[in-house]
Amino acid sequence: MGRPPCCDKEGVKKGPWTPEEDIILVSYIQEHGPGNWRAVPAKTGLSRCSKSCRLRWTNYLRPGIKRGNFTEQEEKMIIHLQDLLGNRWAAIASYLPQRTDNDIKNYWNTHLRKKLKKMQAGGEGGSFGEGFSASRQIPRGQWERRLQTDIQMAKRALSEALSPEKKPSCLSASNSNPSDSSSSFSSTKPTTTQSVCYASSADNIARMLKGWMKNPPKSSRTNSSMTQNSFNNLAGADTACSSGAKGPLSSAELSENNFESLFDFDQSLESSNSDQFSQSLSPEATVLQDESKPDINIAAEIMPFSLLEKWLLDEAGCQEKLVGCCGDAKFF
DNA sequence: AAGATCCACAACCGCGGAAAC
DNA sequence: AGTTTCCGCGGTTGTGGATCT
Repeated sequence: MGRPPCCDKEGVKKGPWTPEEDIILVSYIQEHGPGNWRAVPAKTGLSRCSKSCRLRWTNYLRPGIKRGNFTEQEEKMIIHLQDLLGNRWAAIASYLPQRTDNDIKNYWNTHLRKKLKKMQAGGEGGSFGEGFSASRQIPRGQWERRLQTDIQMAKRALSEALSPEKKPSCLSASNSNPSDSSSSFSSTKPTTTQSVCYASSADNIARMLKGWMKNPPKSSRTNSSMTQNSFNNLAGADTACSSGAKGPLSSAELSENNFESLFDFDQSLESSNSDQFSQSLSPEATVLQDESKPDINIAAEIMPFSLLEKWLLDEAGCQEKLVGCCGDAKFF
């Protein structure tokens, strides 16, 4: 009955990931795309649980991830979204495409919660003030707000899906702060295939290897950090690739091309980094780009792109609204 | 300088819904 | 239709580095 058994728990490695493991995992995903995590340990030979592989990929190895140094704008957005949605980190993360839910959750737990507490205790007056603390006092159940938010989002999505084509150029509204790449999106249509991302992973590996050779790992933890830093740069590669004029490549092409040029990665890609990237995607689009399974291409063939785009960009509309309200002095 | 404590973050765990058989 | 597993999510823990005493 049912599916074949999950990965046997014996002999499953735990703890920090090594660069070698990262490379193996990224190579595999580069070739096969994310998804079917159950098969990953078996096919890669990694002694890791499928869950662990997925987590590693989604939180650190996935293209387009920005880590550390949350900007004030991001902070505000997180606080506002947390206020609105509660601890639904995945939902919050979807509005901050370069951030992972885990990252946001950690940041909330370690920084923002204290910050807000402090502000509330100290009579506020901070940069993100009254709106949040006030709404926190509202006895209305959180579920109710969630529900309302969800309903609104669904409504918006539906109406936009049914309305004539809408350009998401509005998203640039959030670009007021050039340094804040994470909160900006652009009008580039999210029709880029996810294979671009996998290609970027190869670039990432290259970068990682470069760093690795320069700085031989000392401990698993530093390994891990180094790896993450290296992979963080992927955003740049990803951006450069995805926003480039190149058409979609097959994953085979990509793996060939990119692994060939593994050691030729140009630092300069980094500079073109997150601006372009962030300009190009709605949260959902990003999620799709980053995480989508290989079938997305097939889906795109089956479904008219306009429909897909609309669906992908629905959230962008919300984002615009959100950013607008986040930028509002009332909240901040 | 050494030990204690705090902090940040990566990773694990358990749960619930969805999907496969 | 019922059972089993997968997948994704949120909460929690463990660990190493930084700071304090």
